[in-house]
Amino acid sequence: MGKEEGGGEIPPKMVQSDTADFPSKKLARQLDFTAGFGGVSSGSVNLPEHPQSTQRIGVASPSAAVTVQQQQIKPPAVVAAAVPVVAAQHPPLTTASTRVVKPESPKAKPRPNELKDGTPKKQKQCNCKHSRCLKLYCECFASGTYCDGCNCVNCYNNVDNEAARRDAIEATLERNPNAFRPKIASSPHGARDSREEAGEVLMLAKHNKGCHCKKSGCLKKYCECFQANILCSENCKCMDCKNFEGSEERQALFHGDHANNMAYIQQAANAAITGAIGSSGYASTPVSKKRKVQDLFFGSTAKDPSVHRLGNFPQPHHIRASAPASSLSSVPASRAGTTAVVGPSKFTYRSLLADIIQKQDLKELCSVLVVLSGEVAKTLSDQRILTDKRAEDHAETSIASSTQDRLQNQKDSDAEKTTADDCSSANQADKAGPEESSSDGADMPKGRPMSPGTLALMCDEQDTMFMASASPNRIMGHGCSTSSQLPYEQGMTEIYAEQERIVLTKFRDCLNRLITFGEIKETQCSSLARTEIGSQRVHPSNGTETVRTETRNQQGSTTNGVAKNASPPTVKTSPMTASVITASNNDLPRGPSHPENGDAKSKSEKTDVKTINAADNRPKV
DNA sequence: GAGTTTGAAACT
DNA sequence: CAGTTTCAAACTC
Repeated sequence: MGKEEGGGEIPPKMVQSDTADFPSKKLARQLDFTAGFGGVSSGSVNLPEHPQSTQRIGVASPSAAVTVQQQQIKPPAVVAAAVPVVAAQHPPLTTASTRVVKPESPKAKPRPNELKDGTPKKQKQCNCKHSRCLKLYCECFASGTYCDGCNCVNCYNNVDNEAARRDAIEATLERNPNAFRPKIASSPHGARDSREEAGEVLMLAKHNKGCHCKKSGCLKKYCECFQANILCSENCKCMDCKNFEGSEERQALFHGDHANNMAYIQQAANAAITGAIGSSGYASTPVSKKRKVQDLFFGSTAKDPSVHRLGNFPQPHHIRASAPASSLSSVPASRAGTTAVVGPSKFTYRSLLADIIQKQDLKELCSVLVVLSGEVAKTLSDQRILTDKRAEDHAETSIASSTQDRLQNQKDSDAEKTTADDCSSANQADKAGPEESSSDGADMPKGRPMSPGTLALMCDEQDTMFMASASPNRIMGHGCSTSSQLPYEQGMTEIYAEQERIVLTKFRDCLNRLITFGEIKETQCSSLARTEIGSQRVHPSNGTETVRTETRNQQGSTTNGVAKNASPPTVKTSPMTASVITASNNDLPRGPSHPENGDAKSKSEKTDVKTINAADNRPKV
């Protein structure tokens, strides 16, 4: 094909259709950036003129340097109108909601048109020389924007050449009706958690066409997926892909304090691509080269996935072999279903916790917590009964006791008795008859036995009410007596608070345990990678995480110690329930048996929640 | 900043 | 549809 050399030269085809330089015939087809992408199609998005909007087609930002404005813009939001607009209507009516900005890597080093923090200050500038900015090579054109302040040569992507531009658009659409649509389809799951961050995000969006990278490992901006900060998907046809969830190479790019250092990222990427590292994207260059040489020598190249992948990236394979699929895996089903060694880029990767968390575990956890709550309440009630009776007896037999004391003791005693009875009956509500539930609450189911779960929920809500208002006259304990008295309420409050404290504590322990297992697994995989590589790199993030793990791990096992020996996936009892069960057996009765919770006595739910949050101050689980 | 690499787009 | 060429961005030095 004739080369479209610049300098105003117009390629044969163009000249042809250009007769009048891009005749504006049959311009019925309009740019539609969204149709077919889960969105509301619009029909018509005019080419945005000079978008200075910060909206991007890309997805969630991976780095802290990325502003919220750079966050993904969902295709449906890009366009509004459903009526096709003829290209002749250009210049486009650009509104804030219809602007489409070229995708740009959030982590790209600041360009002249960007602020230091990555916030786009202005539209990206192209440097086209031979395409006249009328082909998709041109980012401006591809994104549907006019060139403005670009460094392009012989640019036709401007108002002055509207006709030519229109024709080019039409030609492009002729070739590919989706040419101007966003390449990144957002996930049906919608919004992501704000806590998601670089390298740890479950990239739910995916490239519609997928990339076809061969040499970049999909860890460089050559890769459209990587550039858009999304994971490669089943749509991709890339080779030796390392841009998938759980990829240590990928994680290496984003973890650590260097996550925002582009040079660092690239160095890590290079190391990863050459196959020298696992999560050790920080391996020295010599190592990388050495590995590369070895690969070549042994014929294990990127084109031999069965060899390269197995040797170079044990994690997915390892994980996969160790556990069945989990519904909690974030891997797209289509991709997840692919075997690790099947085809290029079709590596299956799963969450580190995929093997740990099972549905039944959650159910079991809930059940255990409920039972635990009940036992706590019962235990406390019994203790109170004994204590109060003793006090009462003592008071009655004490000649020296004053009248006031006696009265007070009597009062307390009655209240506690009531409390105890109440709780007992409540805890056995499913056994007791409905007649015991003389609730005055409209939302209290009358005449129906309540499940432990219901009771637990009610307890929780009532506690909330308790905390919210100091009103002395309202809390029905487990749907029992309506004639509450202050001492009674206090007693109940204490019991409820204790219940919550213990339940929350156990739940926290559970989460911590879960985290620990995840970290153990991560460490395990890293160890495998390191062993294979022979590298003794110290993962910057691992170091800190290990410390955290040891702090959290109240069972006494440290990450380092377990990493090589323990096999989390083979644990019979789920870490979640095991934690609770153990806890319930050990420190059920009462007390600040947990070091981290020693000061949590009778504190409110809010306090406990804070404690949990503080203890679990980490980016992800 | 020049040269190289890369992969999408364009083309055959 | 596969292979090749063109192109501009990304990257390296």
